[in-house]
Amino acid sequence: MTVHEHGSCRTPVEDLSSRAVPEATVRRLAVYLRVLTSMIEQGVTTMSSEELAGAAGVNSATLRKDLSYVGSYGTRGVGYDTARLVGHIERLLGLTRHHSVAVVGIGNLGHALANYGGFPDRGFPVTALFDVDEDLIGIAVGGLPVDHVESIPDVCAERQVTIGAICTPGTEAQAVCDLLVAGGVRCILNFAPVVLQVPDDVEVRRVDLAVEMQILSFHQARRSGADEVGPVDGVVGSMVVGR
Amino acid sequence: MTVHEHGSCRTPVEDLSSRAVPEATVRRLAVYLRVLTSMIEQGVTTMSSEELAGAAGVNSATLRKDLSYVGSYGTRGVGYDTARLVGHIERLLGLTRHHSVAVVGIGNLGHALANYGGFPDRGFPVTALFDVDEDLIGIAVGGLPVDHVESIPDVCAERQVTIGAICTPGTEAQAVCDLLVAGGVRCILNFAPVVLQVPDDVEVRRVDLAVEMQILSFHQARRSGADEVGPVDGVVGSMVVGR
DNA sequence: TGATGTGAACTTTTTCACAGCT
DNA sequence: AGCTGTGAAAAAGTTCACATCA
Repeated sequence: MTVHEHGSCRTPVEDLSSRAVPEATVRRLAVYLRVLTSMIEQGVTTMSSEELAGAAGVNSATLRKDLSYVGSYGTRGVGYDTARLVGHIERLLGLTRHHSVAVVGIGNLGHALANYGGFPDRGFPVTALFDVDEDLIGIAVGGLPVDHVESIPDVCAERQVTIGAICTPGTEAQAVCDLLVAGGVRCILNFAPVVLQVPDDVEVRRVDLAVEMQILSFHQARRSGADEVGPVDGVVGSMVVGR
Repeated sequence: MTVHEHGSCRTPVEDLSSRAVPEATVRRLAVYLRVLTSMIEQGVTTMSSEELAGAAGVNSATLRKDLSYVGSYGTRGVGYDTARLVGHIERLLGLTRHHSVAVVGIGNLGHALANYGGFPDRGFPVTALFDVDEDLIGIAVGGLPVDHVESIPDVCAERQVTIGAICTPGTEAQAVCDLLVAGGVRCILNFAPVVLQVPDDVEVRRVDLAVEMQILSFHQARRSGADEVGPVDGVVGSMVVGR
């Protein structure tokens, strides 16, 4: 059992056919995919690195280096064929495989995820819902019945769930995570405010709105000039924010 | 107008009273805060860097260096006073200021956020809701009435909104963002799948579930051994996943 | 003795700048 | 002429290892 979140798969991901792809590059590739598919819808068939980088909000040299991990599929003097590039990025991200998502914890957020049905951007169908609340069991949310948390291992194994989204309170998250892992789930999207302990072969990504807000708060404070006058030493009025 | 997302505030954030705090450190400080407040609830009054780092899922040297930006508030041979540290991290993150959140787009996700009321972890009260749907205007969600998107600038200015959460479809996001900026909002949490263009003094953080899933997909593909046999050159069967 | 705080080494990521195709 | 692909330089972030102090 090791703590294993985000880019914690330390060694740059090695591959047999292509070069190792840096963690930071993987994230951006997903963003390029977004931009590209949206441009294709608008009928754009070719884009230069400068254009694509601008639309994705990154430096064009970074973009070109990122794409070099995918392979050299651009045309000098012209740019990239949008459709072709999409195909190659999808292949590199493993999007040609089948994914199937289980949502655990059908509260506010769980409900929202279940109702997306085909998840933000298709390719990640939600195929199982779980909760502990007896009143919810059997009820259909987004067209799918809610099962009891206890049945996670069986149902996940049976429905070949590859991704588990944990939307429970923090107190339940670790137990739920263990059940998902027992059901063969190796990818976890954790919305609960805790750091999960998982075996080395399980990848966890945490999405924490409070953390995002606090980062925004920090930048706002810096912008509007530090109001705190020098280092404060006594006990602060300490409004405890976290929870 | 510049593209300006996430850590795009390039220069390490400078401050007058303390050292510049690296972007990566800010994110982790928010996580430490999480762990610390939860430990305090359990009655823990002192923690060593090793303990806190373990709970937060980082290397203990990283943790100590992070805390050194906050100031030297540990005791050698003993560790950190949890309550004291919380106070100092909160101050550094600007959490002693008032924040007020506006949620735009009361769909699945917007609903979820509105119902959190005090947002995941208190300190970020939701004080305004907006949508375009006439059927929603005036309806109370989570105890707060929904206003029309058009009134964003006025209402935000009036209620001193500091953070705007954009939960609209991608097509509306940029327009909504412009309205928020017009209303004086300088921090934006963007859940829409687009890269927003904002003035330099506005900080945008994007939360994109599809991107997180695709990163998980990538790691899963790498783990279960690349199935693609060598570099494919011809046009791929290209099942377009993104959208 | 035991844990902090930090300079120095190392790793990863970003950016520059330009050779090399089309 | 224009834009890609990449080696080399710069910057940012992480980890080590140890002096330092309670």
